[in-house]
Amino acid sequence: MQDSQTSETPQKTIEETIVSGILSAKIRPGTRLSENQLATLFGVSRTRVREAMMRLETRGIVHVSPRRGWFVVEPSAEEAIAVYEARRVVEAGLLRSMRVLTDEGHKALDAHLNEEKGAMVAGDRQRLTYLMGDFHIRIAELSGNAIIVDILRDLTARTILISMLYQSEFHAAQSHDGHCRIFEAMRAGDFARAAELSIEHLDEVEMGLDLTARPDPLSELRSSLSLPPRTVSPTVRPKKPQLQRSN
Amino acid sequence: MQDSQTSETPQKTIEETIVSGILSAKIRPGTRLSENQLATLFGVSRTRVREAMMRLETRGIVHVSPRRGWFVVEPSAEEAIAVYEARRVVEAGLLRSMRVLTDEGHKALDAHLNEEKGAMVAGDRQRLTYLMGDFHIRIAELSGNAIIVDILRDLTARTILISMLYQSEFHAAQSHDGHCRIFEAMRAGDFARAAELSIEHLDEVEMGLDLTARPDPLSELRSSLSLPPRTVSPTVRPKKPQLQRSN
DNA sequence: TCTGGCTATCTTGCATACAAGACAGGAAAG
DNA sequence: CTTTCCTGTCTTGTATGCAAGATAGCCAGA
Repeated sequence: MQDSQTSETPQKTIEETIVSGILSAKIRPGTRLSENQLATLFGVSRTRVREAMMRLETRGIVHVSPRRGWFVVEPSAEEAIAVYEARRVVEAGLLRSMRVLTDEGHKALDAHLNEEKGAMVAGDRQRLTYLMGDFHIRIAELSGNAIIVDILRDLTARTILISMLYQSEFHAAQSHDGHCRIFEAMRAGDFARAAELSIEHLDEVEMGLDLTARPDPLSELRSSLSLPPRTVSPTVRPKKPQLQRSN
Repeated sequence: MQDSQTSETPQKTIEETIVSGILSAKIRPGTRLSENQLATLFGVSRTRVREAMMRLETRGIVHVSPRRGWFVVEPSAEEAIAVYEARRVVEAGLLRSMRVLTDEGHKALDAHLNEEKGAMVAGDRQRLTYLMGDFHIRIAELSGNAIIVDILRDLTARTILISMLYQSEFHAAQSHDGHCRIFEAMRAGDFARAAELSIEHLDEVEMGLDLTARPDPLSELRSSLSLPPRTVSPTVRPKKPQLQRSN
C-alpha cells in the first residue's frame, strides 16, 4: 500500500504518492515540493511533475508561490474551520442518506476499528493518524459513490494537514470512541443518529485544535537558520537539509 | 458575466471559460476540446491549455482519450446516478447545517427566483438551464464556505451535462416550484424541512431523466457522416463543421 | 463492388530550452 | 559594525520541438 516511488512511473504516481504521504502524516504542511527534485526522484521531466502539481492544486492540497515554489498547503484558521464545516456537511449528509449497513460494510468497519485499537495499543502515531482519517473514507466507500469518496479523501488530507498545524496533542482514544459510537448507531440502523454523532465527533476534534497558533509564522526565520521546522516529537529530523519550508 | 475569451489571458481564463460555458449549457457533452484550437483561440501555447485541461480533468468535467483528444465528459447512467446522489448528500447536509437565513441571503435567493421566473416567461432555455443550476450554488454561497461552493459548482456542471444527455424535456416550472418550496422552508427557519425538500427536488429531476438513452451511442457514426450531434431543438447547428465529437 | 492495407495527417505525450523573477551571499561604501 | 547594492544561483512560467499513436482517405487487388 506504500510501495510507490519506485523507478516506474505508471502515470499519476506522483500525485497519489504525495496524497498518501499526507494521509499517513509523512509529509508536513509547508513542505516544499521542488519540481526538479520530484522530477529526478521519479525519473521524469518537470512537465509531468507540473501536471501532478496542477492537479493537486485544484484538489486544494498544494499551492504555488509564483517563481518561488510549490508547497503543501498550510490552511489558515479560517480555512481549517471551513474544512471541518464541509466535512460535517458531507459526512452527516452521507450517513443520513444511508438506509442499510450491508454485511460487507459491517465487516469492513469492524476490521477498521480493530486496526485502530491495535495501533493505539502499539502507540504508532503515524499509523493512527492515517487510520483516524481513513475511517471516514471507509464510510464513504460503503456508499459505493466514487464522487463522495474523492471529496472526502481530499478533505481528509486537508484535515490531517490542519491537525499537524494546530493540534498540540493527539486525542486518539477520544476519536476512536467517536468512531465506535458512529458504528454502533449504524449497526442499529439509526443513521440519523449516526449523522448527529459524526457531527459531534467532528466538533470534538475541531474543538481540540488550537487555532490561535498561527501556521508556523517563524518558518522563514527557521529555515534561514537551518533549524528543523516544528519539531513535533523526539523524532529528530535534522539528518539532512531536507526539502522543507513554507512561504 | 460572459465577456470572457477576449484576447487577454489573465491566468486561468481557459478553465473558467469552459466551466461557465457548460454551466450555461453552451457546451455540450462530448464536445471535443482541441489543444491547438484552444491555444490559438486564447493566444497562448499548448502548455497552458494542457494545464487547464488537467485541472478540468481532476474536476471531473473533461476527460482525455489517449492520443485522440480531450472531450467534455459524457456521464454514463451510473455516473449520472452518482452525481445526483452526491448532490443530495451535500445539499441536504448543507441545508441541515444552516441555522439562520440572513437578510442578504433572503434577498439573494428572492432575486434569483425572480430571475428564474423572468427567464421562464421569456422562454430563454439556455438561461433557464443556467439559473436552475445556479440556484443551488447560491444556497452554497450563503454558507460562506468556498469549499462547498466549489464542490457544488462542479457537481452542477456535471448535472447540466447529464441533463443535456438524458433529459428529453425541460420541466422548468417543476424545478422552479421546487426551488420556491425550499426557499419557503428556509424563510420559515425549518432547515430540516428544506433539506428534505431539496432531496425530493433532486429526486424529481433525476426521475425526469431517461437513463436508458445511451449517451449518444451513434456519435462516431454521426460525426463521420458530418451530421449535427443530437439535434435537441429547432436550433440548427450545422452551420460550420464545428468542433464536436465524442469518443 | 467490396475488402484490405498503406500513407499522410492530426492528435496528444513528453522533454527540453530559454526567460523572468526571487533570493542569498558577498563586496563595497558609509 | 551596519547598510546597501549587485551579482550569481535557483526557482517556476511558457513556448517549442519531436516522437508515438490514432485516424481517415486513398489505392490496389480480388
